[in-house]
Amino acid sequence: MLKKANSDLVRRQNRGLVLETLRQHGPSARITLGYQTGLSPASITSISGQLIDEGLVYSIAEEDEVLAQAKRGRPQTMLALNPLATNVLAIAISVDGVELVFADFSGATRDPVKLRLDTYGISKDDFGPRIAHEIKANAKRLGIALNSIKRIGVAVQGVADTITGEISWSPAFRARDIPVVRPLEHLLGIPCSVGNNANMIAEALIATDRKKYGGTTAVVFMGHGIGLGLILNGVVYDGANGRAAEFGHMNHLPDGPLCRCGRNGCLEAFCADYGIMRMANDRRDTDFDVHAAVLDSDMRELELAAEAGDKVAMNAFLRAGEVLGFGIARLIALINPQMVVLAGPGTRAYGLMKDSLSEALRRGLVHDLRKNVEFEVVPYGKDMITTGTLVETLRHLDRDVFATGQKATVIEFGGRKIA
Amino acid sequence: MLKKANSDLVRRQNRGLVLETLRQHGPSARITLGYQTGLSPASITSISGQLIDEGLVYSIAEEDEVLAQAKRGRPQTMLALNPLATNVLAIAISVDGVELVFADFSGATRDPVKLRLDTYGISKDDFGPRIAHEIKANAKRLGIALNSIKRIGVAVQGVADTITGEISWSPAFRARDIPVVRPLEHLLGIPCSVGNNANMIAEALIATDRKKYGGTTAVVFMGHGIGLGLILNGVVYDGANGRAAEFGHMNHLPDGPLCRCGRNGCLEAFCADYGIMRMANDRRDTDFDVHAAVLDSDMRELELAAEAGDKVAMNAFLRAGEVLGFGIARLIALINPQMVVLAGPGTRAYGLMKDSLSEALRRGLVHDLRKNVEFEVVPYGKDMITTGTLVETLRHLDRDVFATGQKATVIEFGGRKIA
DNA sequence: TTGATTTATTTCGGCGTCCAAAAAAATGTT
DNA sequence: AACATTTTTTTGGACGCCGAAATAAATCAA
Repeated sequence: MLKKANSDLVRRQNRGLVLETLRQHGPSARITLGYQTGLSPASITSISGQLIDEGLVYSIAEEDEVLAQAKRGRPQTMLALNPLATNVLAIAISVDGVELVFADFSGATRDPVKLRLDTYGISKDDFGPRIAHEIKANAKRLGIALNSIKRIGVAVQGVADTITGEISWSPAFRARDIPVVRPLEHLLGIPCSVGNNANMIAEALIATDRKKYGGTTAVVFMGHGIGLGLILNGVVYDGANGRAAEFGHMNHLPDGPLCRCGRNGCLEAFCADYGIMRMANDRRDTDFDVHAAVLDSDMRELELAAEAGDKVAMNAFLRAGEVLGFGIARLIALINPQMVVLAGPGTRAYGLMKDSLSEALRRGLVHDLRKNVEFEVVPYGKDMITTGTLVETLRHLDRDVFATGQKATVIEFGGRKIA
Repeated sequence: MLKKANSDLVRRQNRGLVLETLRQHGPSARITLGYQTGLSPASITSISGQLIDEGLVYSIAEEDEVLAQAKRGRPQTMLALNPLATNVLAIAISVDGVELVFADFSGATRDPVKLRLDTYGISKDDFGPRIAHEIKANAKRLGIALNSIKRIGVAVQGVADTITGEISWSPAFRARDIPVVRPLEHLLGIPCSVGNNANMIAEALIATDRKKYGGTTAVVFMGHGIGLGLILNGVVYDGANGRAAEFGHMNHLPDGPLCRCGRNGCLEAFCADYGIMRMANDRRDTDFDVHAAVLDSDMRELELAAEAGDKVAMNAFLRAGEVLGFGIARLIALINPQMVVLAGPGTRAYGLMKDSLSEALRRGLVHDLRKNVEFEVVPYGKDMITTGTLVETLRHLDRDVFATGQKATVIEFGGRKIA
């Protein structure tokens, strides 16, 4: 169903467009913004004027004339997002711990802060307050005023419910349904949202190369678990209840090996690190604790053994590749993406799984569908998750907060007060 | 990425909104339209004035004062979509044949026309012209001017590529990649689009009850094949290449029974009519022609046998239910819909599959996900497909053709010429 | 040095849209 | 017949975008 439109919508949308364009292309002159957005120079002047008055955008001073190449005509004055306009915070939660990354409005980040925190042992009601406390302490330490932070984005490994703002389930916690949004908003007074790890990687990919990933892309995250971020028509898809896809717990074999979730035969039970480790060990060890974290060093050792020709190790990876292949085949049959991206530390062993994965795709997928999908393995940078979270958070500010022109800022800078 | 907005967009969107509102709620007074759309009375007067001038909407004459209850105040004047504004055509193609349904702008349909046409034998290049010819002949017979038809929607059982406008593959044809949109547009000069059968059923459901189905719903179509229409955030999802989901060919068991697509172990090979029939016959008949159409009467007979307690027949349905259950479990894990709808003639045997289906869901799905999904079996009306196609077609006219105010109409009516 | 040229930005006036308020229209009530 | 009530239309204002003209700020050429 369509929505009512009025001039308010027009201005809001065009303001958002200008902000997003500046964010995507970096500092630009008004004339360039005109080309990029399709708006007339007159409108750009008007909109940028407002944004400058509100302190969201600033004119880059002449000092930076390094760029100014000698050309005829009136020189361009570059506009840029004002870093001082606001701050944001990304929080990444995984079994490896909790990480805070502060950034300013231009997207420039401070050094990541790793928290010492036993997430697995913490109770569901202690977590929020504890994090809030850490945020306060670290913001203070870094000289960031708490009220200059306008939004917090939380990325979590596991199932995040974006509607209730809780972590429904995560391998990082023994507890379940851990409230995050509510306590943070309540204790800090800062709007907050949670999202899934893999979805944030998807956001990061879109930001990196919208043309390549901004259509319909499935991002498979391989690590301690198997996650999935779905980009559908350029937008990251959140499930109906705000929960992202649970690709890792898609059943592969009805009576297969035990999964962390308690069912049997989930994809994850074959392809996550613990699934592979179990397969490699199975002959000597029949009972296996699925909840125990697998050390990265142990995985590396297994990979080396497989690469050196150890049959048992090789077979574990081949089997993982096969099952992953069938899972991806099913995914493709359902969603028909134009691109499948494999990401995460688990891709380190991609070479060991590649053949069986391809073979499974061949067996499990109609040729017509298979031929239209492009595959890619992206080298995994740990910062992808926080980067994606920041992208998502800043976009929200661009579109839904600052686009409305509600003078959201109250910071002072350069002796000038932003109304 | 946001798009540029201007006053043109505003008017277009609001015109579309008014048209859609009239379509959804039927004839309404201006004041009511104001409430329904959120637009001011002044704007409604302006917009409806335009629409009336263009012949898209008309003021219902006083004759129909049956509705006019004695109330104080100036009486409401009801506005309605003008049936004479344009005509549209829905075409449904399945193994049962080809059906044409003509409708006017208000959505009122003529009696369906079943074409005598051997789709299975026809060559890929003969199909389009043949249909074009039939459309001309039948329009003439019904007294519908060809140039009054502003759009044609085609629904096809199988894989339709909405971008190329071809039928990539369908059980109704031996041929593949059959051009549809191009020949029809070329020979008739009428804009045309193709879509998947199951997607059209999804459209029909949304039109029936937007609140119920308009969120995130998976519509599973059971019949000669297994189809899927996905409604994501209220919008029917077309795959990346314009091909809808291929749920029926999602692999269930890597080395399972042969499927029509040539692979082994697809969902369809267990749950479509031929899969069930094969399972019921397997003990006496080891080789089975998957391409032969299964007669509805034979299926009914099998259902009756199962209901009467025939073990072999019962087991065939139970097995189909089990596999379908695992398929739906996988679907839910990936998409996390709030609703799953079963539709199509295959649902007649739902009672025979129900228990095994539920059990499979229990085994194949994390409880957290299962509990948030509502199931529904809708009684199958054959007209759902054409209804959905018409809904989709008319919405396209409302939003993308008539909303722009391009005086798309040239029909004369009531002595008055529409510019 | 001065004027021509070039390019970027701003200003101005016009147009289209929505909307609030006032006016008009059409009917019922007293 | 006057008043009340409700719907619809008209009017005038505000706000947005845009084209064109004006202005600004630089380089180039003589």
